Amino acid sequence: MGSWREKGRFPDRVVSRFSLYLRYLKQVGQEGVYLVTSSQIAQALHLTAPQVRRDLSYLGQFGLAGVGYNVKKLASTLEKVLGLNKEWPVVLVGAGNLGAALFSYSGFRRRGFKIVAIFDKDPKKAGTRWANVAILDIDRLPETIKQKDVKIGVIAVPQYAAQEVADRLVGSGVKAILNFSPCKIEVPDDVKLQDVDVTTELETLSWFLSQ
Amino acid sequence: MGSWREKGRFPDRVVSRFSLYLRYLKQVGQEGVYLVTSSQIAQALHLTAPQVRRDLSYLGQFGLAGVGYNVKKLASTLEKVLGLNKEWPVVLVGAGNLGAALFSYSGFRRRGFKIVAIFDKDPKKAGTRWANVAILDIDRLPETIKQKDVKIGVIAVPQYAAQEVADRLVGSGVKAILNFSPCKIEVPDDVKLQDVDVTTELETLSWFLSQ
DNA sequence: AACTGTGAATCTATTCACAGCT
DNA sequence: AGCTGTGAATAGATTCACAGTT
Repeated sequence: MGSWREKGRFPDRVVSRFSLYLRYLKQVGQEGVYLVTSSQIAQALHLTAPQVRRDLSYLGQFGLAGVGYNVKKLASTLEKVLGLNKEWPVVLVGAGNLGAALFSYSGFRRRGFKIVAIFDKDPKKAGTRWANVAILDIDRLPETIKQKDVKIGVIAVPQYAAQEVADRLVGSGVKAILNFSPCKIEVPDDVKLQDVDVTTELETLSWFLSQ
Repeated sequence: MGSWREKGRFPDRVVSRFSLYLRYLKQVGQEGVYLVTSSQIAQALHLTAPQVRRDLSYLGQFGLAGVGYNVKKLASTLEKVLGLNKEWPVVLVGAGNLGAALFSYSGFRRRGFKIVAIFDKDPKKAGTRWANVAILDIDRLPETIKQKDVKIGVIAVPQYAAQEVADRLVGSGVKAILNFSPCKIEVPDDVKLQDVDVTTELETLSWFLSQ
């Protein structure tokens, strides 16, 4: 069991709920709320109160028995645990519609993820800019990644190009990849891969409707 | 326990793997492969062979012992189970960058999801078209949904508008929602909600890198 | 009085291991 | 000989229930 406290290694499931908790806490914090209970959090996020308490207990003893959790304190702990107390430079590969959507999504920036360069292999796009971020030819990936010490790459290219892009990202030192293309890509064990698979989500809906 | 066979109610986890299996089978099928084993599937999708067999056994007896699974037959069964043997009309709400990305994503169409109308509340967009699909004012949601018997809605609007859009979709008869906005929305129990939460995925990466 | 933190219980998912089929 | 299908075993996640704290 439990070397998670020391090593900071919680299950992925718990980590993604941490992210939801943090979002909720920031929201209510902005509304001036000082304390929240596990049941309030649970209700807002469609979870159960014991689950919220169990999750938060991974962080140590935080709550005030009989009272609840201090919103600001809990939020700042979650930020630290999630590594959001710093800015993460991110490279975005693929300057199509999806790339544009991700680039323009302000939540990215607000949470400390800063797209420092965009890559595309279309020569017509390379050399232009979105806002003040340059779109570069994919061949310039390694230098940028090394120069800006980028650890996170986002893949927003068509399926057939995804594996090659992943290889280049990994080869240049990226350690975490968010993949939007609908295929399994191979990465070494020390690289964290997160897939966003829209087709699968839709097919789950289709299955549900077919019951 | 086990009325899943009769009722077609497998766990969500299994269903989303069904979707991955189907994608894999279509791919190798196109390459002319006739038979696959559970370990081949497992390897391609980063799963284990017993898990693949267990999942597929939910569908009944399919494999040929000593040989493997018939690619075409298994694929067509999965299609039926997932409800992909028909075309699903879908409405897309939000004609911003994300909406454009989703609209232009061909995988959508290829798998039987057809966007029949796009809605936006920007009067400058309403009245125009993308390809041959009309962008309409959000007020025309109910008539379109009823007329075309739409059961699936995709929410690609900013956070602040998401709940209202969901309410309108549900109110017009939509029974399944794919939500891209980074907030929890409330829907009745008989409506299936699937969230795509990019921020949470990114924050999981950030957590991983902070270990 | 109200809520946290957590052992114990339960429920769910995955893996093992092998009988049975081709 | 090789692979499926599945009971039994294990691992993992969630919930219960309550002692302990403010």
